[in-house]
Amino acid sequence: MSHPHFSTKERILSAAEELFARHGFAGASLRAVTATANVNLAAVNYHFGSKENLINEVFRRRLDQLTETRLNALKAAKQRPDADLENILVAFVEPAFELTRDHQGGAAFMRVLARAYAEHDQRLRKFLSDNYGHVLKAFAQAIAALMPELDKEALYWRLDFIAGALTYAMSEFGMVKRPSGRSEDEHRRQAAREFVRFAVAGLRAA
Amino acid sequence: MSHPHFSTKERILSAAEELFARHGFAGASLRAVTATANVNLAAVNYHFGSKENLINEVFRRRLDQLTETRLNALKAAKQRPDADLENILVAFVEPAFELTRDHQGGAAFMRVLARAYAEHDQRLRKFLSDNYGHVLKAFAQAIAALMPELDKEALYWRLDFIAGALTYAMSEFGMVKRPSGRSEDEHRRQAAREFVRFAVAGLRAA
DNA sequence: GTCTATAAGCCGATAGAC
DNA sequence: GTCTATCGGCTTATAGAC
Repeated sequence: MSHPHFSTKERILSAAEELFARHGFAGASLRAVTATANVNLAAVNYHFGSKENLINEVFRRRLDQLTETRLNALKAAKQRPDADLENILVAFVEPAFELTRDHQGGAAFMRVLARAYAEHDQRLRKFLSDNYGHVLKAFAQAIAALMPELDKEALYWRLDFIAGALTYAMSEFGMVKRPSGRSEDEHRRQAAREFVRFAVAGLRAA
Repeated sequence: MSHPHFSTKERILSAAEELFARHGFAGASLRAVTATANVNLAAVNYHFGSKENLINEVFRRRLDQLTETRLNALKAAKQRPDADLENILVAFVEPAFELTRDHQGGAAFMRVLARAYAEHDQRLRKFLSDNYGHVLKAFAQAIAALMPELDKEALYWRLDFIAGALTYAMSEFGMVKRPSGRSEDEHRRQAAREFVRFAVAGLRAA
């Protein structure tokens, strides 16, 4: 074993995450995954049953934690007496940028998420909507409560645009070279700040 | 032949477009493509040489025309003495929405484009940037000229967000059910209008 | 839990007849 | 330009030894 601290299962998940990000779900074979993870080919079926289920578990591992962080941040933001749009958006956006900090696959996961977004595969979408749809709903409600004058249809258009912008921005993140002379952490903070400013302005469009 | 009006080459392109949109580049096999197009398997290699080149040609067929329409619209917008941000964005956005009008694959193509966006494949990106990079550059310059007070870095962030939002919005377009009692055309116009309003506000963020 | 070996089938690409 | 047939290689998944 080349990574004695991680179980076979975890190493398969990490290798799958990295390869799905790079080559897509269909483009990354289980053979490539198990070779990268330094485990036997049969291990993936033993631990996950099938490739489709492995894909689901790649999402579950990160989204469970991301979801919890986001909902906690949303709750905290709503409790502030002066809560505004920016607070709500920060609660949604910052945990995602934060995920790209650990150098153990968070950035790769964001690219996987962008792939899932582009995939219109019904089974994958059902899995994501069944398990994580309530998070988007909670944020949409919090934003709607702060913008009672905006009609529902316009709000949904704008939330859709914001979701698309964030997904693609996050998936590019870490792949484009940052301006030299700036730390990776400062670059990340800057990106989150720019994004929230952009999204707030878009939501408030005349 | 089931579509006597279209050449074998065109039918392969249309089938590939549809299947790439649905299953991705790796997920759609040449066998599936040729079966859908009702042509022989060997025809794809005869006409396109390889799968990779077929992918490129799927892009070329639509982007050559989209590019021309956009650049003409940009030129017309810039010539107006009262040209503003909205005019420029309309010149970029409307031709894309317009492409989803014909029921011959334009909407599918937009989903293919979203896939390409999510793919970070170097060869595909090089092909797109070599052949169509100048269009984005022309629009970026036109916008920059109208926003001299905005620093370059902030501008690039915002253009990136807008590109992501548009890509995603276009790829969802035609897949989500529109409000009943509204014509498809009206729905499309509404979407373009909402998008431009959102993007202009985002660009002008304080 | 991890391994080897293999089943059963799909893949892209091509050779060569018509 | 279109066809059949096929090559060599890859795929997911599993059976069964250890």
